[in-house]
Amino acid sequence: MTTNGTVPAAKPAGAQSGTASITNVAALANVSTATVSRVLSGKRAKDDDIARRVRAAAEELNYSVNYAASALRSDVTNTIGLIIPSATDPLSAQLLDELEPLTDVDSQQLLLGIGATQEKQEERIESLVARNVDGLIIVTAPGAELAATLERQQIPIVQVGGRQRSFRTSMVSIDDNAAMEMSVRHLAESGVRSVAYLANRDMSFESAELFAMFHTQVRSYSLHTDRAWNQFGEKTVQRGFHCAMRLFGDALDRSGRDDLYRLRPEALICCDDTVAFGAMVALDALGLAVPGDVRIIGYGDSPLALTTMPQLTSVRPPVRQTVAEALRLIAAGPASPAHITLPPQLVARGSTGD
Amino acid sequence: MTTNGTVPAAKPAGAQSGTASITNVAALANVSTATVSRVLSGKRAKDDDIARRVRAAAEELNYSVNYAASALRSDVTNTIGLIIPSATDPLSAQLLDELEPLTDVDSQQLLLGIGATQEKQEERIESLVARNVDGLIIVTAPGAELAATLERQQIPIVQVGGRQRSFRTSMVSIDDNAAMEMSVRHLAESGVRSVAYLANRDMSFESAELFAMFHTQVRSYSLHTDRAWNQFGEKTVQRGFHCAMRLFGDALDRSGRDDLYRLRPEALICCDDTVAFGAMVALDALGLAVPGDVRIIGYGDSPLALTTMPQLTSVRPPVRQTVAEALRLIAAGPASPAHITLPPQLVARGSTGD
DNA sequence: TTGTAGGCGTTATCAG
DNA sequence: CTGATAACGCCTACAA
Repeated sequence: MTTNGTVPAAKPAGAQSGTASITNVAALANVSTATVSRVLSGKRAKDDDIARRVRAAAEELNYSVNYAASALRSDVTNTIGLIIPSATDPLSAQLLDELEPLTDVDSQQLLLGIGATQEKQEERIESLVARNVDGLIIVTAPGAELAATLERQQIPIVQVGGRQRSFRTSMVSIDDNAAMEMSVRHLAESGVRSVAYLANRDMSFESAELFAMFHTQVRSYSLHTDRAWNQFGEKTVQRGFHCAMRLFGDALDRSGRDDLYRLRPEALICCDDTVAFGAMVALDALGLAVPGDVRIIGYGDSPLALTTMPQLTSVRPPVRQTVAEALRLIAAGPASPAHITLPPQLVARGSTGD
Repeated sequence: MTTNGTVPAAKPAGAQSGTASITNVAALANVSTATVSRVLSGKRAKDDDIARRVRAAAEELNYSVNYAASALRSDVTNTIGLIIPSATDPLSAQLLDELEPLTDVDSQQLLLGIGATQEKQEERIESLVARNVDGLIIVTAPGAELAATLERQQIPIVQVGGRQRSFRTSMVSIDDNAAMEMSVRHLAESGVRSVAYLANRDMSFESAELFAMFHTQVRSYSLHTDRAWNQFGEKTVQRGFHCAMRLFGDALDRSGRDDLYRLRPEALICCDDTVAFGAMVALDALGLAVPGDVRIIGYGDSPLALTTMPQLTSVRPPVRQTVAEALRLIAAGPASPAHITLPPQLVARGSTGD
């Protein structure tokens, strides 16, 4: 036996406190370092006296594994990389808030990379891969095309949102076409005859596709719309205000006409809650009632949606499920990529009826 | 010489590609691993043929250091931990967006922890310290008291915002008292006679202090205010709307009185741009003009401030300087803590004049 | 300035 | 199941 028969209160060798290593724990528990490693990492079936002794010793010495050493030996770093275009992007922020607690229960850590352009995102991918992250979640920047960079990597990668262009990596996306279908149907069922769409201009193919989907759905529900009503633009309050002013600014003059619904929309679908909010402010200023004169649907189900009067009907992205699926796909490893599409949820509130 | 006279195209030993190690580079450059380490880490003065050969070899093999091994040997992980209450907190998000590019140029990585309560924040601190981060930046959650936890750590820690309660750690804070002074002075100089303050209720000592500071400044500029006008509340659009409705709801009845400025404030200072925005919407609905009847100042200089009409005067927190100082203090090490207070900037726009 | 050699803390391997 | 041992890749004290 190399360990002494008595069990001395083994002190850490290092000068600074708080640096107990596996050797100290092993000495205190009177077992080998290998056993300590096995017990603490759960690779040992029995929960006998030895296991208890090891845990007690680790506890007493306030031991925690050295992740660097562990990573060096086992090629597992217990880290997950997340790349987002910007922390001020609402969806990215929501994902962060949902993701962090989940990684924590796995005693994993989140390495963050921010890149708003394709080039920056590629840089961040390279640098996180160089850190040996166990997996990578990427919220693609609008218009970024990362397929080539992603294909090259050996680790599980999950792309969130954006368009799938690689069959070697996984993707979890939000079914915005379904959201559009829900929105138009919801409006049609509430008796609306015409509708306008304030779309998002972010240069992406998805936006264009969604714009087409809007028209498809409008036709399928026999609603009216007008080329001049539907425009691409920013996701800002101001933009919503201006658009509503343009659409309804001279509406009062024409009241009484029975084809009024063809002159101005009876409902607005907005690409973002902020746009919807701006539109509601404008309508209020014009003396038009929501939902009486105009019904409104936003997107994102941001906190803003609860603060308008009436409260805003909005499309809620499935953030929690997205995060859960992403982590599941990473745990599954790089060999089993999958493409998952999750439906959002239409949260009906006062702005589309009562 | 142990290396062969010829220079073979040394291949990585591992089966998978992309795993070249320092040994491979050394072999290809025909030098020792020690020299490679010194050249690539910049601990070697000359830039001679050897240095070039090493760099060329590293390039050719697509070599990048194994951070785990490097950390194990040298106790430097090239990682910085950041703890924030929530990614949806505007200040935290702005800090993230500013911080990430700066850590990147240092080839450092950001480890993120999210915790909205004192308990969660302490958990995250422990877990990031266990990861051997080189430094820790903490955006304190409202009301959290981390002094005891922070004192215990051996690494450089910078607290952002909040109240300093430890002389062993650094702090970078925003001088909100100065912001209040600027705001009141700005209003006084524009001829306002009375002012109300829509304060933030977050249970923190700072909010209470700021509330007192408001009254101090109001007195010092001989302005009028009223106990009933100034209340604590949420940072939401709705709250601003309600407060303004309450303050100005029956204002029209009293117009014409020459002591009107004592019955309702001629200016509003808001704890947040969203509150200011809500107030502007309410004022618009009430037929009161901004800045003609009421002048308004927000806080945060969020994108929202540019989308109101007129644009919103707001206090801009010194995010960039905060991040720069935090990184500087971390680089300086744990032995030289400092307390730094940075002044915000009052961005004057239409809501307080022209 | 360069190379040699040892060790950082952990886990995988292998023999008992 | 346990313990002894080697190896992960890198950095650095030391010797040349």
